Amino acid sequence: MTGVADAYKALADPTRRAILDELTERDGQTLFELVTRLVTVHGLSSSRQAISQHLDVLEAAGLVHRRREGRYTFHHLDTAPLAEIARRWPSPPGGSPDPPE
Amino acid sequence: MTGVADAYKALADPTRRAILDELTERDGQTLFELVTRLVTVHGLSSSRQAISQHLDVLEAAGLVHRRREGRYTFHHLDTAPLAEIARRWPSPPGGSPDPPE
DNA sequence: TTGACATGCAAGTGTGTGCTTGCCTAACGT
DNA sequence: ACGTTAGGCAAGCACACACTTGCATGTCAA
Repeated sequence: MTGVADAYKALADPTRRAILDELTERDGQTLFELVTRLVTVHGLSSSRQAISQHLDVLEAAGLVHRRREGRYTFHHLDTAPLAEIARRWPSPPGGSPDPPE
Repeated sequence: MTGVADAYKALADPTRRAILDELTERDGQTLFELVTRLVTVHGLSSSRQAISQHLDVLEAAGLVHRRREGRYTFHHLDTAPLAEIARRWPSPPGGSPDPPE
């Protein structure tokens, strides 16, 4: 059972958030692509195994789906669980209005 | 500086999410009120100190503001940091309808 | 088949975190 | 003043988690 609670925990780690950012920018990347771009673009220094384990967490949370094809495994983003978070705590009445972008 | 990263970590704990739920339903509660209602309404069994520490985390994340008045400390919800989360990863095509928790 | 490539799997380690325990301070009512 | 109420502070413990290390599996090209 991939509870919604897993999505919250998945977002707790900055590396996993970077992975989501990276998949937002370029969906369907392989593990090696992700590691490479996380290092070069996002300035992280994570090993392949570390990223792989983060992807396990993201998959369990339903935020990432894996698609195996030959010896490659492509990773696809799914932001559906995040919409639930947005709906859960509505904006306060007469609260601070969000700045236009 | 209350980094945005703290908000993500703050949401990782189910008890803290219950606190946010409780403050959404009834804003400005004291510590004892929160403990009582979390036990009776939400079925949790958390001590006063535990809830107090959770409130520390939520305050550091900017999700809760404290207002001292006499011997009472009222807690107020601030969902502004959550809007940032919603904007970060936009929703893809027709989102699947998620069943509530 | 052989070798290189892309990935998966699992045990061990160190740090972080949620919770308890115990005591302390401050504000009210009598 | 005294006791009660509401809350704060800090140390210690047990578990979870992120990461490493090492090896195994599977796929493709030659």
